[in-house]
Amino acid sequence: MKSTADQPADLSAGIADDIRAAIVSGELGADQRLPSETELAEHFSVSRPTVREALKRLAAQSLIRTQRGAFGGAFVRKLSFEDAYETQVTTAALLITMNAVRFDVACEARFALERACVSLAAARRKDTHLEQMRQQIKVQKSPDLSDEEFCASDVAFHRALVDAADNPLLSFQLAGAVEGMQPLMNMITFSARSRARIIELHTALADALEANDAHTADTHLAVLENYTRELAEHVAALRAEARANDAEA
Amino acid sequence: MKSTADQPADLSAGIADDIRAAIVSGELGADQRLPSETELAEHFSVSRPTVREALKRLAAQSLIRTQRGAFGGAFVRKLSFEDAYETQVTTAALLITMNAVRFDVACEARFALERACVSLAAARRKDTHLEQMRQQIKVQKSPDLSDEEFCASDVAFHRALVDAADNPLLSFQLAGAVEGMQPLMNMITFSARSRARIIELHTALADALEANDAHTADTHLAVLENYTRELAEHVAALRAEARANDAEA
DNA sequence: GACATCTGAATGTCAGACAATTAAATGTAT
DNA sequence: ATACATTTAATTGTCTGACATTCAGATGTC
Repeated sequence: MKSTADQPADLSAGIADDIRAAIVSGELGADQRLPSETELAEHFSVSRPTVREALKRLAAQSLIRTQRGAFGGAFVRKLSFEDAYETQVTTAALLITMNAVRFDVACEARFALERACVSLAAARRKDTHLEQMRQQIKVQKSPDLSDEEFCASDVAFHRALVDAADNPLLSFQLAGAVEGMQPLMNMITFSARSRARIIELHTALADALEANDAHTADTHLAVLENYTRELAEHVAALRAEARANDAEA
Repeated sequence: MKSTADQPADLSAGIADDIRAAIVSGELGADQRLPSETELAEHFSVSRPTVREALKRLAAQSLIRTQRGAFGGAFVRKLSFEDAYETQVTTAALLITMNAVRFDVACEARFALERACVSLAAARRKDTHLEQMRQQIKVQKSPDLSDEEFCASDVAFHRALVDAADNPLLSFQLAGAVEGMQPLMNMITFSARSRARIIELHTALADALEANDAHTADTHLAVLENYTRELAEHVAALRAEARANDAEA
């Protein structure tokens, strides 16, 4: 944790960078305690509020956790997969909305990644994953389900599929692709017929995984991808037509 | 931006959550200016330092940017893919090191995702991507290259492959898988023979992409994955042997 | 009209204080 | 001696008030 200020836009940013570098490099290991705020302030020759701002930056990235009281302080936090999921999902969602990523681009990415999991999932799926998928299919059959609820269940289904690959890194990466896309998916309105079609494909997918049949599962995923894109195009066309009518009137 | 404190561990955390929610929900759009720190302090009934800590948290997540001077302030920041790459890479690297993710798990995730790109890459690769890959292959042939440099070039090669899929969301996701794994890859020592083998496979990959041959490219990627894992196992075995000898002596 | 200057609003930083919390040390009673 | 209550000290959390710095726009001058 050297105090070599790089190009200090803010003092607090520079200090945060220094400490972050120390953590990333392993100089500060998990659960290790940082010096107290006053000591850090002296070390970096700044005031305590400035140090605190730096620490808050690190806390926002889940790099440290703080604890009050005697023998409290800031501790290097062991980054958990759960924490990483969350930021991954919000980051992906923000990327999609703020950069106006087109539906088909997001869809392509999502299914490409999901298909990357499917052969592993077919080999390793446990009963819990299958149960989770069947359970979500049952939910999706409820006739009085709102579009958003249907979507949420869809995400849960695919999440179970991804988790079945039994690779936490894959699950982490896919969280962004699948859950982060939910805002886009929510724009689709699911008719009774399209829901039936999706449920059909979900069931076929679950069956294929149960039979450890990677190839069939992959095929169904491909079909589901195409169908999802068709639905989105259909919605987009309807919207465009409505706009045209508005402009006329 | 309501001031409904949820379970406020810290005031600054609660305020940051409120503002973040307003941004994520779209209530605050890109480049929109937030109220001044003093106004926020009044609104949330806290002091300015507390508001500042909240803003620094958001700044750390690249959700806002601040500007000094008249008509300055905090502005909602349009999250760029470039910004997202960086955090994605460091997050993935931290996840891997702090959770002691095994090499083969990381390797499996990385190649699974990369293979998800390869068919798209074969269809869409531009000359610039091929040039980038050939260039890196040339670098990898330099005999006086350190292992780390070889690794970095390897990452650049695969990065070009991923970018060839021409889907920014995929590139974003893959950044974590490929670049975040670099610390693990750096543990491998590449003999002249293994380098030659890797370069051979890289060349075959580039050739396949040039010929728009997705299937062949996928095959070579699979071979590369197995070879990489063999190398890692070899290194692990050597290390274990060395440890055993140390214990004897 | 072009250029220099002033002004005000905003963030960045600082100093010092007090409140709240908490683990450990200390004391006390059984 | 053990169990429990109390004190203590360290540390983060928060507040107040001040000053420094930056910078767009208004003002003034030529």
